[in-house]
Amino acid sequence: MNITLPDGSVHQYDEGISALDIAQSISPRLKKATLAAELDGERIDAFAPIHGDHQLKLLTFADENGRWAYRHTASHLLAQAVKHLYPAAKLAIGPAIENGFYYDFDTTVPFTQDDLSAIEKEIEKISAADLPLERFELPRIEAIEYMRKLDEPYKVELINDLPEDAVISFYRQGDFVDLCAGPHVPSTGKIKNVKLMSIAGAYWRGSEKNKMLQRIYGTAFEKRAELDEYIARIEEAKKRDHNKLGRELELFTTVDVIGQGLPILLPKGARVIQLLQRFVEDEEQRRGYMLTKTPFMAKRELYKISGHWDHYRDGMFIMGDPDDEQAEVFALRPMTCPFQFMAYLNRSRSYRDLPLRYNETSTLFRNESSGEMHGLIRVRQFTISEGHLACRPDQVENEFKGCLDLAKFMITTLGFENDVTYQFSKWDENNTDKYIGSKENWESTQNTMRNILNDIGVDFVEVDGEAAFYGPKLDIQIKNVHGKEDTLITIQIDFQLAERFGMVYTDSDGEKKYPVVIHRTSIGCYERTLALLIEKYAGALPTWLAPVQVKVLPLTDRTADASDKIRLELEKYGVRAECDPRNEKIGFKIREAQMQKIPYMLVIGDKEIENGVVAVRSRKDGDLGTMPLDAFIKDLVAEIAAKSHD
RNA sequence: GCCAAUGUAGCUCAGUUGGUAGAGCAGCGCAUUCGUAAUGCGCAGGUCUGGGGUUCGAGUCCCCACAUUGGCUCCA
Repeated sequence: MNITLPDGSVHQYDEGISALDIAQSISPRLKKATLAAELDGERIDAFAPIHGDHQLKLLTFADENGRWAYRHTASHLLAQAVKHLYPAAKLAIGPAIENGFYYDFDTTVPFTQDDLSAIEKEIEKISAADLPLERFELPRIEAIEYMRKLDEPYKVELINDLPEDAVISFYRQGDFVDLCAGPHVPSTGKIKNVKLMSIAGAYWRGSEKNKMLQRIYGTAFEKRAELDEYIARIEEAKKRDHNKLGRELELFTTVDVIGQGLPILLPKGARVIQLLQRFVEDEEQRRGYMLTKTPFMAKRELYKISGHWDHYRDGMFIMGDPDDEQAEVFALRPMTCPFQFMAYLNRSRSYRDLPLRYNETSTLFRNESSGEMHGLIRVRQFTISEGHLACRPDQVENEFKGCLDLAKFMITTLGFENDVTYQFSKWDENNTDKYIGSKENWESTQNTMRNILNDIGVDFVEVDGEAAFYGPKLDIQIKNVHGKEDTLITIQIDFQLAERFGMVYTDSDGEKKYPVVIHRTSIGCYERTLALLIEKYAGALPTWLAPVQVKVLPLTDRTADASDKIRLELEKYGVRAECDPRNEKIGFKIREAQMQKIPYMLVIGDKEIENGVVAVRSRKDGDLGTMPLDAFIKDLVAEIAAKSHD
């Protein structure tokens, strides 16, 4: 048989030999490194016999799919170890994931941290035993019978749900067998440096209606050093956690009697958000937006029109008895759309009025589930750079592009351009109850959006079931220090709510028509944006956003008055400056300013006064030497105006 | 909402098998007037998250609530 390798070279081999044998023929070292293989692009076991002519790629730990096989096998070692230590545990599923793997178990008693150490030891034993993995297939009936005998009800359910024509394969390693599509590495001895990271509850098949299982997360690396580095990186990332830094830097706090998801923005945090809001509102004004200020609450009738009463009631804070049809029931707003629609409805609109762009720095209230709250990233009251555009169908494309351009401008200004991903969030056609409107309507709107995205050349992924109830979204996603992804910015196309609200415009032909509505944010939610800025810059916010930009540090009491004058001079130029006149050593004052991540410190001693200069220290580069105050101010003002970040 | 962990001074933490709370930093006072990441001494500071219970006695044990954290589900 002829095997073509990725470099294009063709080699002849005997029928039925495996990818491992082929690797061996190239070098013993390659055989050792080979974890799995791709045969004509299909992932296979490296130990599987090959017949006929094919393209072959050997997968090592350097390949994403190689790592996948490695960690998937590690999850089988985990399952085997758990079965050894807790024979009554039932197996659910155990896939490889980004940076690791997990396995779900049904156990009578939850795992503890101590259990994890014991399981890790057992995994090491299984690795040391170097058990070969073998694959075998069974017909459906026998496969079910086999798993019944092993008393694995979750596996039986999985097999039952496999498609008619599915190949049902199993992998055996020693005394352990698991239902699995593979591929796997040749033997358990390959799997080293396994670290069990955490225990979590997880619903069977991801549905809260099902039983909650015990999930063990782990990771595995080929080399010890890689594992150590990965763990060190996680520890390093945790130090950037906004929830820790944001509290230490006195940007925000929480109070238990106020309640979950209701953070207090302290003066420094409020200052940063104020700066962001001014920046956003000014930029939006420049781009033709008109600012509205609409109420924080409305009667339920408004939400009945919008559909929120039917589709989002659980997420709203409602004042009054929602079941009493006679009563006047109010609800805090969970979004701004219907309010800005009322602004549109203020008078009749002509096609000449469109596009109409409304923006609002809008505070919203959402009754998120109690387990969802997370620092400033997921809260129950937040303020968002909201906006709604009403446009004619022929304007949708341009307006959408304008929204994306604004979003990208914000992302770039904040320095997030390499941290975001674009997600095209579509409806779930198998669960239409969650949405309003017809299938045709959804299909055509989604096609419109997809065409625009393709036309712009955005690199996006499509995800089903993530749309708003009224239309598809472009979500700009970002990950926090724990790797959890959230939406930073969203742009949505809505062909439905205008009709519900009776929003029309008179077209050039005299006909009344419904405008297309674009729902969008430009910088997203301010609290969340602040959180991500803290994490991105480890608390050292870019100078233009720093709550305090310059700390003036008199060396002795003799220079305290002069230092305060310098502070006043800085403030004349709009610089946020503070003076630290305390009778402390200069090293101590510097240490404090440094820990507060203040961009610049000016050390003022007798020498500086005498020479008419300031001694500049930057939080990043340390002592910068002396310069005239006006020169420092000039550079600083330029840096702030440029909104530079590094 | 579900599975778990955690909750002691403003912050970071210690507190043995239940016997009535301790350190460092921060704060305040005094001394020191100092040259680029912590000057010294002293003082003050706690209903041990809240509420029940067990006990002669609870920060320690049990129950409930609240909050914080990691996941799951959810996320207009």
